[in-house]
Amino acid sequence: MSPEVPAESPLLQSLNPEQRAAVTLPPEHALILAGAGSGKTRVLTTRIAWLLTTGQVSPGGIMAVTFTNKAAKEMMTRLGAMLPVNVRGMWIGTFHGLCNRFLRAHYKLANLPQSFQILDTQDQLSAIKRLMKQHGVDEERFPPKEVQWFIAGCKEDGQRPKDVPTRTEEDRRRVELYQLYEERCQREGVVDFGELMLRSYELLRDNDAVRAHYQRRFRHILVDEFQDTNRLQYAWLKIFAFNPDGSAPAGNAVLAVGDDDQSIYAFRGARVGNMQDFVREFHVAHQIKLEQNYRSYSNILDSANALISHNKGRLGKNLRTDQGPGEPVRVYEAPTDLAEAQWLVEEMRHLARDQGTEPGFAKREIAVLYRSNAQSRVIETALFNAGVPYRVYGGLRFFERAEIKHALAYLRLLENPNDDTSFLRVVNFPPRGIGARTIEQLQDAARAAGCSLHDAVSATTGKAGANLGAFVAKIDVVREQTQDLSLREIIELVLQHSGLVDHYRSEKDGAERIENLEELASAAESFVMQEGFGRDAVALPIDELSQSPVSQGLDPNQPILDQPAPDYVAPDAETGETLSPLAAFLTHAALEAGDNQASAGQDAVQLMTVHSAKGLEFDAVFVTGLEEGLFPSERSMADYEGLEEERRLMYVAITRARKRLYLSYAQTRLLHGQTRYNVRSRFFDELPEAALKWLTPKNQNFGGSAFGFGTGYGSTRSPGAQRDWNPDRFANPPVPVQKAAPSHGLKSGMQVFHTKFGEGTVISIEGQGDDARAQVKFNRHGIKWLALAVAKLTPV
DNA sequence: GAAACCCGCGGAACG
DNA sequence: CGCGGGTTTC
Repeated sequence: MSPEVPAESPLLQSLNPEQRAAVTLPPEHALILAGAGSGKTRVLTTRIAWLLTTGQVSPGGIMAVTFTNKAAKEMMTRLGAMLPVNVRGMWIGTFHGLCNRFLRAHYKLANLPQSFQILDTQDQLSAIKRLMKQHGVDEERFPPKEVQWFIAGCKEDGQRPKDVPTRTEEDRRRVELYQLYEERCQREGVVDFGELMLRSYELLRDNDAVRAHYQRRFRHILVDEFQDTNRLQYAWLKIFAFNPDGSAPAGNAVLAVGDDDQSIYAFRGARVGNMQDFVREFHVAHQIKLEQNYRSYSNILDSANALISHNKGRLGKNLRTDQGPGEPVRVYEAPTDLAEAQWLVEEMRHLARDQGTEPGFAKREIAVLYRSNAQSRVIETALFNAGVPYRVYGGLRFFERAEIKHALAYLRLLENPNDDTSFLRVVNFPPRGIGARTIEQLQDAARAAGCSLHDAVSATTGKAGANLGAFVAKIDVVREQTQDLSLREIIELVLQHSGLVDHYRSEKDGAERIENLEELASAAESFVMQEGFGRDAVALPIDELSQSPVSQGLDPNQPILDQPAPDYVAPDAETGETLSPLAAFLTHAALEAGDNQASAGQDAVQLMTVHSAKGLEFDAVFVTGLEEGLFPSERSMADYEGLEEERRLMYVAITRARKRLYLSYAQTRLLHGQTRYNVRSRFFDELPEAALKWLTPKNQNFGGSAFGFGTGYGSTRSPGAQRDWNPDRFANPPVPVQKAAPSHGLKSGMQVFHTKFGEGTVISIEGQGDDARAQVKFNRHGIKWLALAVAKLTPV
């Protein structure tokens, strides 16, 4: 059925022929090779809009998968601007976000508690360390980090302990740990990131009814950054299009968008080979290349094209532009890393000449890229001394900060007393007289009784036992007290009673931590608003958007999961039970750790690694430290594949620049406390001389001319590089409050009846419209949150 | 139980 | 060099 849409459809206007072809592809599996700056996101979002407006699919039939929350948000924002459609009806999110949503809805089938919590990498490592200590595993022979990497790797390959081949005794030991780790997580009701993917994959694979449902539901599946998918993610995608026996249920289409030349994450399990596999296994009939670049001048693109042509086994792609040559790519050789930084700052001050003057780039449009984080220090110092505001990407994100993790651990204990990881994190923080020995004894008792640490406390005796008893009593009391409070109030209460705030008040640099803790309460409040279950919110009038032709494809008689589901509160498919705001917020904290840039807002030069620059673009880009051993990095140079990935990384770096590109290197560099004499990167020999302009004479590059420099400057460097030039708090956008009459007719205090849970009393009501939820205290089943659009609640 | 001390190590990073 | 983690010391 070819949709009849006028060729002059506003959606298709100003698309080039390739983009247009991609947007209007027939509903079959297809691969789009999207070069850097070729309008990939635009094509993806326009494709979705096209499918919707031509009536080929309703919002509920769309699933769009990304890798980062940022990309998912951007897609939703752009789509919202393009179409009057409730984007929440679609499944747009990260792999892990969507798996989380899926597992919450089917938690019973997945054999998880509904409010299962998610371990981040830190939590995972500490759980593994604990396990190893308990089982007397030699940490010299089996470094915990390695075990963690091993377990994550197994899961990424879809392997449970029984599936892992064991050739050596060490393998056997590692698999044993993997097995123990799994059992522990299961007992505690927690999952790690890999588990989110693996568990939902297995459920889809093994449960024919569930699989059939989602295969029928998702007519169109779109995947961004396909070159970054790992084995498990590929298998997960495949299950929507094929049954395990290889048969293909009719009718759905997977659109994979990616760029093999920008594959830079092999080290974390990404498999470029998935692109070729996809073409073969999905019998892809349509492949489209987007090679028209709208970002950079041709000197920059020629450099990128020439460089990447040195890689073998590419799918093949050449960027082109209509923009003309532009300025040459400038190359600078510095005697030392310090001199490189100083030159860079000087050049930058010319570039960023105060607003209005030509060329005059805004500071935020200037980026400094480097291969490894350690390189930022010298540059930061130089910028700081020159008084140029800058912003460093990387480092701890908001929800990863120690004080925040502590607060979250208390909150998790409210939700799940058996969470031993959280228990151990805060049992003696702030210090309350519970030492290592006491904890050891407690762990022994718990192991003997086969119960959680929390439950083992009642069996302890003596002084230490009294301290422990006081700790769990406090947690239990707070849990009681918070039963009826808003999330913000819960957090404030926990901050008080845990003693965290008091503790940091007495610490010398605790002020910032206290600010962060306060920010946590605000973040929770805005989360509650955004997710649509604000405490006193009432239903909106019927949103005019929901009356648009686009969203009328929704069938009210479809099963629950075809209804719009907010991100963190997908209700249980049977009972309509949803997560408490607290459990939802904890999930949010694990899934979206927040921004990792040191500051935002004010106009500042951007400093980051090449990896984190992927997907971004700037008017002017400095790629620094282009030296053999650094970029390409020493550890990658052993094998050909490693070197090719470095080259792709360089390709990503070059293609970030719109107007001006600088490439620089230093003859000597202070690294790990010693001066190293470097040769300029081999990548210079792979660039077209015609596109380059050497600001310093191009030397023979034997690296010998460096002697005489680089002595002694280590001691004259300015200490104390400032990472927090413009300290930023966790982003906390205001949410407009709208009011109208509620439509469900329920009020606090009402007696209600639920088919599963029996009779109960309404405690509170939150949210609006389809997202409205009620907290009900059932006589026999305790307090539960129920989605009113789903739960069958009748007033008694 | 907390501060001082010492040792070893060093690639990139999303959920 | 600078950091984090573990250990010693008071």
